[in-house]
Amino acid sequence: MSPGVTLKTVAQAVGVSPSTVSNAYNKPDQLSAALRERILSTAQELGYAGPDASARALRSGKAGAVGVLFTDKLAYAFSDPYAVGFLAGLAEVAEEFATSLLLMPLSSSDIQGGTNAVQQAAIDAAAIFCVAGGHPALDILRTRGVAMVSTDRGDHPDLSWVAIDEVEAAAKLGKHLARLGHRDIVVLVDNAEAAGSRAVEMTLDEVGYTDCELRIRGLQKEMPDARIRLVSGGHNAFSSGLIGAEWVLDSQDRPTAIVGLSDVQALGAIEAMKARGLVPGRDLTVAGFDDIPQAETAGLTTIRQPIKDKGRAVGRVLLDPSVEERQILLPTELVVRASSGPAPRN
Amino acid sequence: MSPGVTLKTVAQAVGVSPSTVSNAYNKPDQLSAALRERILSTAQELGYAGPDASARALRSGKAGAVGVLFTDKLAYAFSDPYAVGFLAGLAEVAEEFATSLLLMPLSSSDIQGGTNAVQQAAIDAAAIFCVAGGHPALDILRTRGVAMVSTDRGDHPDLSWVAIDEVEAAAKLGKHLARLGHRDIVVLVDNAEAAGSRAVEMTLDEVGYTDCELRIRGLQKEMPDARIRLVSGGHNAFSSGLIGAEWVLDSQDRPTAIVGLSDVQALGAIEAMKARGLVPGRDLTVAGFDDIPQAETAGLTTIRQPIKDKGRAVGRVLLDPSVEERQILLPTELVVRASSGPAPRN
DNA sequence: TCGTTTTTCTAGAACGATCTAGTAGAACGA
DNA sequence: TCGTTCTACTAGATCGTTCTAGAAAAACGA
Repeated sequence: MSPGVTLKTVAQAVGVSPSTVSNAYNKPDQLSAALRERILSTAQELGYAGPDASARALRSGKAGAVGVLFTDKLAYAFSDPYAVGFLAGLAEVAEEFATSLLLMPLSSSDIQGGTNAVQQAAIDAAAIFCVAGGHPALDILRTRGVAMVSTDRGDHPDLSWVAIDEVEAAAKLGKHLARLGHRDIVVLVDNAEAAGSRAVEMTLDEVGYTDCELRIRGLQKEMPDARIRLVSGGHNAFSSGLIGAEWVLDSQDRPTAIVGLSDVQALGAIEAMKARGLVPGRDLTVAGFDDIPQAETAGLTTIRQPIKDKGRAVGRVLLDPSVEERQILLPTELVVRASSGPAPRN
Repeated sequence: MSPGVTLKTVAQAVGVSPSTVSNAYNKPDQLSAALRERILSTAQELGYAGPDASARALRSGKAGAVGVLFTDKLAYAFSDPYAVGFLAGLAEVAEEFATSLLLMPLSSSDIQGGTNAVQQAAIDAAAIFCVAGGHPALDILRTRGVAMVSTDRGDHPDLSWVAIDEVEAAAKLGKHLARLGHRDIVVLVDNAEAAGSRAVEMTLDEVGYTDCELRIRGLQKEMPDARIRLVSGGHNAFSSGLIGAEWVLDSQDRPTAIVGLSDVQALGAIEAMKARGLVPGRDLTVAGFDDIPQAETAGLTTIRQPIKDKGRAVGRVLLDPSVEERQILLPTELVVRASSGPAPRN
């Protein structure tokens, strides 16, 4: 932009008041079409690219952007098609409301730096994507007064969220596995702490994410007398599932079923099986969560949740004033595919 | 935030001037530690969450955010680990400079709506990720005077970019294939237009993206007498590669090699081969571009480009004033793996 | 002890738009 | 012709900061 070309400059050039130029951009029906045309064309001549975003944001109190809060490193967050699907749904609604998305990754290690972005960002609202309820960043946002919608159900009744019934969803899978006769399963869980390429066995208390914990409880509910072990190969990712499953498969004490708390992890487990000449559903049952597109290709039994709808719903609750609901529960569905089969008798 | 709590409110409560409160947040060495402490604590009591982002942006002329421009739908953009890697590198640098990333997807169909976000967004600079040179959104940004760095080399000498030598990179692969005796190849190309699940054959003129075109030219350069056909299964994605390759493999006229212009497409091709009992590198050669993490797992021959470095470099050019270069060429490397082998003689 | 530098703080003007309230003139109905 | 409504436009305050200059007080050097 030619330096220093503002609304005022244009107004003077045309010979009208700044308000009128502003209206030419924002309220076309407030002035005659002829004048509007004249204003817009002189604006173009002067190299004026429309009202300044910061000034508009300040005066009108609308930033024109919503923040998206992530736990973990960005690369991990996006390596899961689940996150991508969510974002796509959210972006769809955001676009509809002429709003942009502000990425706000929270590196768990560097809280200071991470929360900094949270303090500085000019946003009207924020989508909280799989961030634990007690995270300090949430307090900052609350103090700042930005509306928040989480993808996890909170305990407080005045919290906004769009989520699924994690326990019920996992219970469906648990029932399915129980019917197939499985009584010895390993659950692959996300664990940001466990760095490196080694698998570790965990206890339920060590599981950091609420939704993971709820899913495990859901499984336990329908499989009360099964042995359920928790194993993590690291962050939520294909490679972690691979690592975790390798460790399980190479151990002396193989389960009859492996459940990934996300499809990407389950797919990693399938990969590990294939590398060992094992057939999912026959030699060992594998199941996942989310039903990402690749799950169908791989024939993975999983719990489907409407990923994109979740993003869309979060967007609507955040941006659409006509949406009254603050708490939306989305349906889930057990999708049985080839990767699950009866437990071998022995 | 308690409504109406501003710098001024805090200043009055403490009994100092607004400037001093501002300094407490931004220039700690401009006031005594004791006073700063007093200001910060009363601010907390009053529920003041720090300087308003919009006001700060207006006054200081810095938005504290850079835009990231995408062609295509967001979901497609992120389904490629290449995009994710780029973004991760960019985010790394952005975090270093306390800057956030503003996602600005451009739906190719709805230019009006898409460019709208481009006009509204409060950003200091923009990363142009795989957007064709002539896109209207770029003109808008230019008029607005925001600095831009593209991931494609432009023709104008005053353009900023961080890129690879596409022709040279593709030529390396072409040479490799030529040496292996391949003279009949199919290139899987990205094609936003081709919707649905059917593969189409294309001409070089129909290829929309500059980088794709350059890669094809690079292949042709080293394989002057080979038959090179272009096939697209849709957007740049695993599924498109799958669809395109299925069509090719099921046709009467199989090539001896399939080249995906991105690894995700090449991986789709491998999937299609496996489903038909074909072994990559033995029955048919498959090669890709980018060297995403999965390429190694799959044993895919590909052209490696430093994905994350690209994001980092774009970030530096955008944000680090001490970086002088405006045009950075990154190195590429041919990575030979099991998926490429000699062409069968006949 | 007196000027000079340094530290610490302040007054008041921007930044570039939008909003509220209101005015001048045209159009209208009787 | 007169009062009323509507249309088209404007003046001036305001959003919440940060910045530029500068002033008062404290510290310093000789």
